[in-house]
Amino acid sequence: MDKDELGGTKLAIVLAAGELFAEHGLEGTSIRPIAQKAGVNTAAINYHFGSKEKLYTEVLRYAFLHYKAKTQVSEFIEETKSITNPVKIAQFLYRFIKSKFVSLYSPEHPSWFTRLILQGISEPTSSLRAIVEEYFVPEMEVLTDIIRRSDSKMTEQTAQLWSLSLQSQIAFYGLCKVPILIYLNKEEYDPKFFETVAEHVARSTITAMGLPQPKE
Amino acid sequence: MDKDELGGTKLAIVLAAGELFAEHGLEGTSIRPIAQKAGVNTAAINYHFGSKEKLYTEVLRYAFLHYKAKTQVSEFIEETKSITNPVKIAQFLYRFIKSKFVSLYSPEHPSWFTRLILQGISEPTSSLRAIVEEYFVPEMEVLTDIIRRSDSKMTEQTAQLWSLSLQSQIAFYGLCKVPILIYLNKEEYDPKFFETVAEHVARSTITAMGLPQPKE
DNA sequence: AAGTTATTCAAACAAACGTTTGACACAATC
DNA sequence: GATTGTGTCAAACGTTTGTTTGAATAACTT
Repeated sequence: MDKDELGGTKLAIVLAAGELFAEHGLEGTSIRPIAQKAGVNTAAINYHFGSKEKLYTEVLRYAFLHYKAKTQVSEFIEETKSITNPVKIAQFLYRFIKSKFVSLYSPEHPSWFTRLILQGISEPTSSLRAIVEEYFVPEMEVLTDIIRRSDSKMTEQTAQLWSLSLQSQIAFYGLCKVPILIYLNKEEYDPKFFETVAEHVARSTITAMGLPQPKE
Repeated sequence: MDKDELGGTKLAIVLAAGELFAEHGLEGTSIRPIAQKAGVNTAAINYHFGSKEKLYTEVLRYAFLHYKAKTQVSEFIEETKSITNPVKIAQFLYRFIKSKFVSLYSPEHPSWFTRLILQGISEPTSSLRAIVEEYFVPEMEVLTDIIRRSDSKMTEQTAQLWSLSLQSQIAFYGLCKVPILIYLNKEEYDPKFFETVAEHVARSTITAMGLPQPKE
């Protein structure tokens, strides 16, 4: 058996569990529905993963890994790492925000992906800290660093606040999907809705920061 | 027995349940720990509330009610309802944001209050819709209306996006407390932290909207 | 004070939980 | 072809779950 890849049965379990965990949470999801959805025996879960808790950790890791892979942020993070030019930084922020919305909310990859990631971030399980430190914190630190360099007088704390403002506006639509849909009086997010949102978040943040608006 | 007020035993149960629900969620909290914390018998919960689910609804309602009472927003919402003067609107937004942060994150009232409210908003339980429609939507609609009136050319959708941006930045610190604390490398939010955050959110939003900055 | 209602309690309930077992099937290895 | 290791399965494990019961107590009414 591979160490990193997931083969037939294991993958089926992870996918089924992901969907159910995302919908009902860790405590709210039982082993038996997972096994049934995956088309395997109940014992297979403990055989392959050891326990329900460890399966949950594995599902979280799988979701984060594939989310990370889908996000093409990393590539143009490298280009911007040591830039101080405000124009370039504004362009980076614009692209960063847009691509985050796409990678989180694009209808292509399963919707449980997003819900699980955001739920995993918001619910303090024991699996959380490791994954937060592995995926969330590094991205935040890079983002903060770039923002801080856009203005030589900006303090570290201010840069952190900008980063948090950005992440909050991006995550909110997944975290509070139900109330937002009720408020907007819709059944489901429109396919093009997030283009508008991303544009709004990007433009307003760049304006608020006093940076020049990118053209594209 | 009163219809609206909660007497001795019922109140004790609600308070104990609130704390535990906030920490472990609906599914993650058992009846027995609640009863023990409240100092009552297990059967008392079903006797007074009918079921665990109904207790949860009652706890949510209690939390929202007391949150609503603590928020003095309603009083100066009335003053601003039909105002179109941008200066006044900017002042309203400034006060609105500040008071929301205070009412949500002030260390005075129990911390499970906030967690439960935000968790109740983010987790789609059956109790949620009624409470969202009763508390969240009306506030959002008033806020949206005021924002829309700050600029005669602003569309309804844009006003909605501003409202969502605001609410997201306010709610985020409760929703994602754990990752944020890890990111900030702190054990707990500093007492004065939210003054800084509120100031930043208010100022940046007002700037981004192109409204004049209030002095105070 | 007697009678009635409301509340509390220990105990027990069936159902569901995560996990373990041991028999069975199927490869690969020798 | 016997042996070994891996994976699957139905069944059962001991707990824990939310809920109910029936007797005992407290509170209130007349």
